[in-house]
Amino acid sequence: MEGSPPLLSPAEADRRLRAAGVRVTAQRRAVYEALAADPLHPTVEAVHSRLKKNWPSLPLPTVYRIVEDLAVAGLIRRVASDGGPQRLDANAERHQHLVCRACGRMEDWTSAGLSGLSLPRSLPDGFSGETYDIRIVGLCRTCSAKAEARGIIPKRRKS
Amino acid sequence: MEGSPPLLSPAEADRRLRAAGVRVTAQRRAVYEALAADPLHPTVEAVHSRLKKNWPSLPLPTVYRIVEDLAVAGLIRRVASDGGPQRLDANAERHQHLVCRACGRMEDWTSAGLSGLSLPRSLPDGFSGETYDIRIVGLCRTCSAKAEARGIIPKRRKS
DNA sequence: ATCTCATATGATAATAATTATCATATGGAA
DNA sequence: TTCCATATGATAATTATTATCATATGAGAT
Repeated sequence: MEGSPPLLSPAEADRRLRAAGVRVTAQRRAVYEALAADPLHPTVEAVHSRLKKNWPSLPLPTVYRIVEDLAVAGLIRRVASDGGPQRLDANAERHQHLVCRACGRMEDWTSAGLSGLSLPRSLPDGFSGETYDIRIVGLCRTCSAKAEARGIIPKRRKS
Repeated sequence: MEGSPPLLSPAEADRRLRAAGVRVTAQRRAVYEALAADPLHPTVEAVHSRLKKNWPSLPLPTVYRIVEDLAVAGLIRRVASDGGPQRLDANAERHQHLVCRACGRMEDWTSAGLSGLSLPRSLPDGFSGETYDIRIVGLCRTCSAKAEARGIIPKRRKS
């Protein structure tokens, strides 16, 4: 079990929404809270499921729209992944991701060194670099054990 | 215009396919060549379109299957992206990606420093790290110019 | 070179992921 | 409060991907 990731205070979250011209609604707060409570980079579908209990009426397309709104307002981000449904991240701190190439599991991890890495001095073309997105790819504990046992790597994830 | 990325020789490509237990077929060679000829990380759909001329009969689902086979055999990779259709890469050399957060454009770029970066000494849990996946996120020349002109960042990409 | 059979392809259907449409409801400025 | 631009809920449509199955073919054995 890992502690929940640093999330914005309700007041700060509201402030950022308004600053981006996005209205504050109960549904948007609920989606943000569901995301902030899940450190495993849930899919939109997963967020929707989690919300079923308290928001039985909230339809999936609305969750998609709200996710887009929250991303525009900078409350959450879409996490880079190798295809499959988009995965989300409400962790506001600079951090990296550990990605299992066998099962697709992805979790936050922070390296002081990597977090402090400065951008290359010269970039091509007039490209204006703003930040890094660093993933450490390998095998998670579970898949690593399996690979060791079988001498073969497992197949690609399903969800 | 950028030069085409380093690709495997036909003989080496065939060898790797057989080594992975994947039969060598004309279709698989064609898909690999189409991918090797496109440095802009095409989608499966884009590869299919490009092949239409020489392989009018090759159906999209087959391209999907072949892409999976080529990935298993290690001839190509799926590139990390923030949702949307999977994007592919036949560039076998260690390299990084420049990603425009506004239009989604993605291109190869190689930094000697980043390519040589060694993995953190200690990783959590028994996670066995193998490699980095590093993206430099920012604005491409085109979107950078637009943002400067308008004081506002453009909307999300469509393809 | 031919035979054989496991596997690939082509055609098609099905599912999953995401976006669009539109009538009704509501946040928040006046 | 009143009003209106925008959000939601319901639903349909589109896009992305995977499954199924009959036929064709690569490549090891004869």
